[in-house]
Amino acid sequence: MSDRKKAPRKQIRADERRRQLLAASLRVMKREGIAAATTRAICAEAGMPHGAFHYCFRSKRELYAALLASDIEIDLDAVWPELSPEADPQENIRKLLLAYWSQVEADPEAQLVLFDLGSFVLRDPELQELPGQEYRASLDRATGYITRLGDEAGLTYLCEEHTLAELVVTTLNGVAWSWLAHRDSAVARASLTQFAELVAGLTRRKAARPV
Amino acid sequence: MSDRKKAPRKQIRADERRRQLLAASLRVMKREGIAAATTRAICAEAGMPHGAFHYCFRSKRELYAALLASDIEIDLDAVWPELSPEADPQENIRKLLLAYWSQVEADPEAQLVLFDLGSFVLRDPELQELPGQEYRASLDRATGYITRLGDEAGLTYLCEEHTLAELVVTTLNGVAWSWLAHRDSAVARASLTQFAELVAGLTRRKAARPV
DNA sequence: GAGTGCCTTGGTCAAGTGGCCAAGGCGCCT
DNA sequence: AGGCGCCTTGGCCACTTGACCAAGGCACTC
Repeated sequence: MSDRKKAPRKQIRADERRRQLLAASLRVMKREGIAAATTRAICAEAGMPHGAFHYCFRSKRELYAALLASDIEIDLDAVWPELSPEADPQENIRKLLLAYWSQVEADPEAQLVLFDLGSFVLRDPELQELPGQEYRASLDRATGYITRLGDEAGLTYLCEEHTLAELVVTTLNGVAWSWLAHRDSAVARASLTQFAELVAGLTRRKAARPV
Repeated sequence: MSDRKKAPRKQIRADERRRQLLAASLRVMKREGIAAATTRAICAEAGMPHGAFHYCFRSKRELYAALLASDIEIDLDAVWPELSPEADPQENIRKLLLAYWSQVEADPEAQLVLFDLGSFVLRDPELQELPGQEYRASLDRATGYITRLGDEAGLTYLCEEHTLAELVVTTLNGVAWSWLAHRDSAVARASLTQFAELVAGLTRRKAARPV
């Protein structure tokens, strides 16, 4: 609304603080868990006085909601060039999964916070639907990736892309959870490789290329 | 030690109370989440005065540990008679997975508590290894099931049973987590069915039966 | 330069939290 | 019967938590 005025610095300040508090809370949660992310700890992390919190957020629950809404996407853009229709389908799928995985592995605490936050929010009547929305979002993203994989690697699928996406999202979450428990990267990667093999069984190459 | 005396009622009382408190804490956690399971809430649920808590447990952390140690097994005994070597391998696998799943679905809060508790405990330096142990335990159980499935349904596996077990445990956890988010049983069952098809691709029938 | 409205702050509050303890009670053994 | 030792209890403590608020300050507009 009032953004149309010349220099909305004031408003920006408030939004900026919200952003800072969100980032700070994420940092605290990654480091010490969701339970340690008290309003005070968050403000301290952000270098603000305690009073600032309830000026930016009506309540702590509002922060939780904002935090889950600004979900952490994982970016796979870098991996596409590595895929090619000549390669083994399983190899292409594996590359894609492991590209995702290396990002998970690089920031384990982020995953932990996601589980933490998810299971916490599932208990709150007003925020219950958020994980569902987040799930649907990652499902859409996964479906997109699967379609693109079909193009880039020259594959068709023997089942609905949607079904496949569900299985992939689910499996990736499962592997992440297991890995958080055992912390054995080799095991996680082996599971993903095995899964890639299984998924490859659901694919066929598109029309044979004339050589 | 003194259990060898005639009637160890006293000691039993103490252990009994521990058991009661554990059960009560699980009930509270299922109903209202781990955060709501305060020492007082637990004692109230168990119908005990607050002081009883710290007589039975040195600290709250000790209760967490005991709770995760007494992990909730899922019993699949009922399903074995339904499997047969004549049936389609995929059908047998599917039956087994769905038998597990129906138990998960019957008690969603238990799963939620498991995630809750797991991600909480992963943050505690002294309890960190517990989820890993729990994971290994369910892995062993799964491996046992897979071996038995091989026998009962007359299957051999194209990959190591261990690897397969990892994938199964991981996938089941993943499906549970996804389902907790979206709460669509049909989707969960579809994922499991799809997964069963994939796993079936990794199996072969044992020596052909003479008909 | 005064005024207006957003921003900023430290202090305060009531409600809870985990943990502790001293007093008492009950049952068992001698 | 008497005494000993394990239970049991309610109350207490220091501390933390989320939330609120009144006082002040800054920047921008007229």
